[in-house]
Amino acid sequence: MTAVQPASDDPAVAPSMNDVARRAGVSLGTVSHVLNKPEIVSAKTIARVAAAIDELGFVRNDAARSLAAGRSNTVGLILTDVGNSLFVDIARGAEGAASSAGRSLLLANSDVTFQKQESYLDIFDEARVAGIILAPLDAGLDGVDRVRRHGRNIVLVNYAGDRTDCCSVVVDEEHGGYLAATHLMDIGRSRLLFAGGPEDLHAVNARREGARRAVRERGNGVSLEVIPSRNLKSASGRSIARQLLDDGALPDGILAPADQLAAGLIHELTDAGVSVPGDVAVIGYDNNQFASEAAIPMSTVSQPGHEMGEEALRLLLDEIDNPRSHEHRRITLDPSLIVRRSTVSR
Amino acid sequence: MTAVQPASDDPAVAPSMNDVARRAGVSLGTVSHVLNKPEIVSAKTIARVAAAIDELGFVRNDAARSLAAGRSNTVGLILTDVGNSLFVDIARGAEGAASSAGRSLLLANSDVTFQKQESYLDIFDEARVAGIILAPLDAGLDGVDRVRRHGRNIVLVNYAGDRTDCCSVVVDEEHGGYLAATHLMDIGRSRLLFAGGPEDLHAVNARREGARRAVRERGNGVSLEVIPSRNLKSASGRSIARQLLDDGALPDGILAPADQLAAGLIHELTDAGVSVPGDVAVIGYDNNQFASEAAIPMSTVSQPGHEMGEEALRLLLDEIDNPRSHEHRRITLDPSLIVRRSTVSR
DNA sequence: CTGAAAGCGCTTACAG
DNA sequence: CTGAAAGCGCTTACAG
Repeated sequence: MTAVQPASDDPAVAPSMNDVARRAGVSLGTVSHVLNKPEIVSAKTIARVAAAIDELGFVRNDAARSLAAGRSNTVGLILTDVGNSLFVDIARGAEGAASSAGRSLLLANSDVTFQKQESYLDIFDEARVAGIILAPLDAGLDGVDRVRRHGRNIVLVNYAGDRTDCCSVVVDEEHGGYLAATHLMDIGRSRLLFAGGPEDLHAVNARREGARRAVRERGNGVSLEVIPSRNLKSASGRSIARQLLDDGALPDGILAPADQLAAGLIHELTDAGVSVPGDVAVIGYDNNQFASEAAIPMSTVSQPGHEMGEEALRLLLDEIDNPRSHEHRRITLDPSLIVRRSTVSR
Repeated sequence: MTAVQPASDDPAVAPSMNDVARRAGVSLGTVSHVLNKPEIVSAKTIARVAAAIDELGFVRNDAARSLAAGRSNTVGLILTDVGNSLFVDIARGAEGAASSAGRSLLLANSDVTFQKQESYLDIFDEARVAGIILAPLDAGLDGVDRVRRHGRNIVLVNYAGDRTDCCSVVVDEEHGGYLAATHLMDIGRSRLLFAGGPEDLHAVNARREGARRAVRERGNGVSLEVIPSRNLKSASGRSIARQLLDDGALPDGILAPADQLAAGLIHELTDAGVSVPGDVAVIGYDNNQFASEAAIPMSTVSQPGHEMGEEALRLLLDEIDNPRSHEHRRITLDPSLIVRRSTVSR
């Protein structure tokens, strides 16, 4: 049963459908039918072909298949940052939906780099994938037009700008900021700080405006200060904390637009002897994996990553399978508040 | 300049190399040469073809290219768990090396599921990728034989069992355990516990044996207890900690074979009023992203993920580009100790 | 340096 | 239900 390891100067070659046909004593087309439309083939023939496939260890050449069929069976997903567990959740959701639909899902990591995002769009375009799900950077959606012009189906996830000419799945970022601020006010905090985040990032802006609206609606006596930062990393959180400590005027509630940032803040504050949440309650954003593992588990706003990936794949498949009846739409999901000990001690 | 958005009932179609050839007034073969061997084409022709490509927005059909050339330009990387930042580092390393070699890298996440690992091996095999880098599960390497039999090049990373018939990049796990135990003894701990990990996991076993060797070599008066656990997750760490607290006999140094596990331990211990590292020093493994972000930053053993990915891709390219002279080899990299505050207070 | 032509391994109407 | 044949869009010797 065990195949002989081929000698190194006799490179192994995968058997072709022709080999299978010969072995099963049927024609090439029949083998193809067994693979693609078994319902039109007799049970006996299927069995013979299946046996031949098994014996030969045949795997279909997907390049030839895609070329002949004019489309591939795989779907590409381009993520902004695989280091952020939100995107990992999106990938998992999309993966599940893809495999139950009999499609393969290939990932690419743009690593928060616009040029890589564009390059992976081209790679998937060249590969003639059936469709692409893109978690785009704010930087621009030029590549989207480019690949769509080639007839490639594409769905945006997590951010979609104001595009309505393709499907998208986004989260109500404004509402997330609103939830976070409301929570801090609910637990009696009144001197709020929205800490960090580049001002040119759409998501950060929306979250900040949500927080502003919450304070406005709630009104009486609650203040909301804003301190921007270069990025959303932990070091930015630390430097904002040091700035606050130097100034000596601490807020009693901090909203950070990213868990990383919140972690840096909490870290630096507790190091300086400030009690979290006693003196300052801190809430993050994203519900990253480490948010629950931290020594002070972090309150945060959770995005439904799994559902985002699932929905995005579903929209994409509809576009692929029903090109005529498909209508582009935007699905907006709600974030949810997760309360842990960085805002409410036990 | 802006292309007209095609009407929805006139689906866009990517232009072919034939279209480019016609537009540039050259033959199909010449266009191909411009793309693949520009050094044998005159500058004037290159310019004409390049202009035509630009005007038409041509992208090469990679399915046709792979089919005609008999090989693809992309490399596949199958990761065990994109939720573990070690694998993200590996992916980044491989990505960098791939793109400087002009290759594209596609990712797949086996999600610690053997069946998914096998399925992605087949998908990459069907896609006739130039090669595969696999971070395999302990569960088995059957799939490796299967795809190699088809002539697919494959490199193992992070774990390779005892295979010598393909290239691999691994880390000296035993040495990692040795480093961790030595560190705990260096800071004066003598009642050590190796906490958690399924006993059938190769990496866990090796790390434990490394710790044993360190204790043995160091000798006098140091004890090393072992408590296994079902998995490497944070919940397992918590339950081990509760068990220790119930028994009332705490060790003064704990080695956990994963940061997640260590985080659960630290969490539960400090909740119970145990001082880390005062009463118990805890060291993790992997240097995951959150290890440095925790409120008590975690000492850990770091694996050189970036370098692992880079080396793996380098080995793979050598095998692809020099099939005759290539010799399989195993590269073993060293882990390194990272000391933070979960073992040494400031 | 350029062109004409065979062929890569499949899918898919079309006959039968 | 099965088979013969055209064709998908490229690459690559081979002539010139």
